[in-house]
Amino acid sequence: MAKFIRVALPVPLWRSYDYQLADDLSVTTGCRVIVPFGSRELVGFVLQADCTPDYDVSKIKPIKRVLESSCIWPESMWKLLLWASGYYHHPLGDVLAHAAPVALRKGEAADYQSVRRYIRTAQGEQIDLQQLKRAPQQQRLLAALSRDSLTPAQLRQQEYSAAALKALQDKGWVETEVVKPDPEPWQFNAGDEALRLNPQQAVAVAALHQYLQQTQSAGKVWLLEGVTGSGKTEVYLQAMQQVLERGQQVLVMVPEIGLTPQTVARFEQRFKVPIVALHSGLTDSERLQGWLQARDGQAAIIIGTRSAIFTPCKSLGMIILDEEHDSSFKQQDGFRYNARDLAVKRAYDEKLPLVLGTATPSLESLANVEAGRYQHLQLTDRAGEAQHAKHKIIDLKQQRMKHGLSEELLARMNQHLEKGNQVLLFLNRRGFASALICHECGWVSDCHRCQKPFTVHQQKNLLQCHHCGAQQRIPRQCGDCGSTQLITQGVGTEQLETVLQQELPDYPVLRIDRDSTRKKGQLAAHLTAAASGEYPILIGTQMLAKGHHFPDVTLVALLDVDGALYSSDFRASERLGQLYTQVAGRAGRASKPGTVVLQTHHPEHPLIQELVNNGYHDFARSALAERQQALLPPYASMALIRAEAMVEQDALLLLQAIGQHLQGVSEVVVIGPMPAPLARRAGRFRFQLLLHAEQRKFLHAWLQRQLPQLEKLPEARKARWSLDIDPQDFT
DNA sequence: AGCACGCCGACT
DNA sequence: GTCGGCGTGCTC
Repeated sequence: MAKFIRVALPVPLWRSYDYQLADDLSVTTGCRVIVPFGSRELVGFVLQADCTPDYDVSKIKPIKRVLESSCIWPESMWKLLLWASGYYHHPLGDVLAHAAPVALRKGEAADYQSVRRYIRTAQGEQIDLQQLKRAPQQQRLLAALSRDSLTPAQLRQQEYSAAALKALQDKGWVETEVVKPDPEPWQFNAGDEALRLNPQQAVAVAALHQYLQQTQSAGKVWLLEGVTGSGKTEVYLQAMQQVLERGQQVLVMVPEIGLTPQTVARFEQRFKVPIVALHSGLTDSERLQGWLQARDGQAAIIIGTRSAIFTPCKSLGMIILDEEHDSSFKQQDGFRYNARDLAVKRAYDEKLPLVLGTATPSLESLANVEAGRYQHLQLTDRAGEAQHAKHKIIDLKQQRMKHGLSEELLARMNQHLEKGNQVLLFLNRRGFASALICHECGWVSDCHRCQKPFTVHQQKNLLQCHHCGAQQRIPRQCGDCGSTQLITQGVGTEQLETVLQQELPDYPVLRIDRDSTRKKGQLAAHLTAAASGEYPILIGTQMLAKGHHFPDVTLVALLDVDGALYSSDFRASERLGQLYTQVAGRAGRASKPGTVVLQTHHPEHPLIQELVNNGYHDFARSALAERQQALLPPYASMALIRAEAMVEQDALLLLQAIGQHLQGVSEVVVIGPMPAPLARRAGRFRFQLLLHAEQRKFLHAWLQRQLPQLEKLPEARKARWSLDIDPQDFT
């Protein structure tokens, strides 16, 4: 009697597939199998180890291979992944494939890599070390091997000679063995001493410790709101210590830009425990090793970015998610999950404490605090003598401008520079200028694939499309009327650099943006140069706003923020508030008072006023009140369906068809179809449909019911579509 | 998503 | 005569 199993496959299809299981094989839910699928072979996950097929039994193929006997994830993680597939309405097979390390996705064994070790042979054990008096290198090596075996890496590290090894092997006293490392439990050992806490830090640590001491606990989330320099990391470290002391693991999640060797070093110095850092530089097999060490409890601390939320842990005791407002926790393509939200779910499921840390909380998290779902911990005092920065708005309507710089700003820069201090200018637009236009007829040089203006890169003499990467030489004539009167519009960092070199020739300028840091290691070199004080003037895009400290900077200016004030994206102002506050944190460290300057045409704008006069805290609460008024997230639920096709009509028709299906669902408001913010990308036409519901459950229910049907829509064959739950930005 | 099958244009 | 273009349709 043939047995059938149900398998989830890594394809964007809304169904699972049934296979025959030979009598001599057995599987359980969550283990991997290799199955034939059409003309190829895929790695799938068993959903049901025994099912009744709803498909012509004679057409059901047998599976090729079983890769393991039990689920690769602990049960709690398996359930989280099933839940995530439902919440984000993303096909389960694809969710599972994304959550597994690449090596496992490709069908490799979920096993530790064998290592070579050198050991003494039975014969070698009989040898009296005195015999090797005349070969001191061999003597030293053999003595070491009598204590413990050595790996090739250890051999090199401890400077044993390769010749000595060879000699000992030739005598038959030493041999190589290939072993899989045994899972070894670790022991807690403290490293550097903890820092003294200020009263606010002490309150935060005490609150977390108190929770950890409870014997019966449910999951709990803390929002640790701490201004830049208030010592959030020290709170993390002291809270973690108690978890590690009792032998439990800690998962630390950081934004993409935050996972640097220095971050990892800070944990290594404090705790002498095994740490796994899941960074982008790892090979597939290194990543798998780290994943296994976390799963089997051999790693005490696991540090990683977004995808680390899917790392199984044998005995997890706490999750820390740093810079919780950071948008890199949201995956922007394929399986569009939000690692912060999944961390919250995981913490509740596994009854864990979760600490969300940031200087600028997301409005979602603040709403959760207000609703009493999260506990709020605040650090408002800066450590040491550092003072809070002063703020100044420059009204651009009253100013004469020099290529994006107001005269007042130039004067202020001079004041700071004369005192030997550094000045930092933020401009979120790289290149020389944001457009090339004809002075006579108004023609704009557009990228024909994206229908967006080309960015002018004067140094390279190129026009570049920042959306698709297309480039061409800068034309000398208008593409329409042939006039040679071509002018640029919108100042970029490259132009700003040139202007400053003219206006303030005595002060060297360092520009840090994607163009100046394209090569590997260049960013690190630039950051070192910036911190050294060699360059009094620093120019940077957003990439400079996060986490880098320049002790001599006393003036920080944001040159062009007006775009965010009247953006169609309701989150633009939240991001501006976060950027402004993060940037302000760059000034006024090391006991030098700092000044933050904002250039704007709208000094009277309420959000600007709130931000500058009362700080992020009040700004965020006003913004939250506005969201509540307007019934926007987090006080409503949204989903975005995007379609793209080579033919404009195909994309539009698909979304119109989906919109038709939503007619009669009164709880869901459909906005669109409308052109996506990048209406054309890489030659494809893009449209979007925004779904809005006051309560998430209505949107969820409709999507759950309708998505499998959508796939069958005839219009869906000609256009590619994707779904984004809780979309972050609308670009 | 992939991949095969299928029916029309320029080449060893 | 074939190689190969990407439209269409299916995958247990």
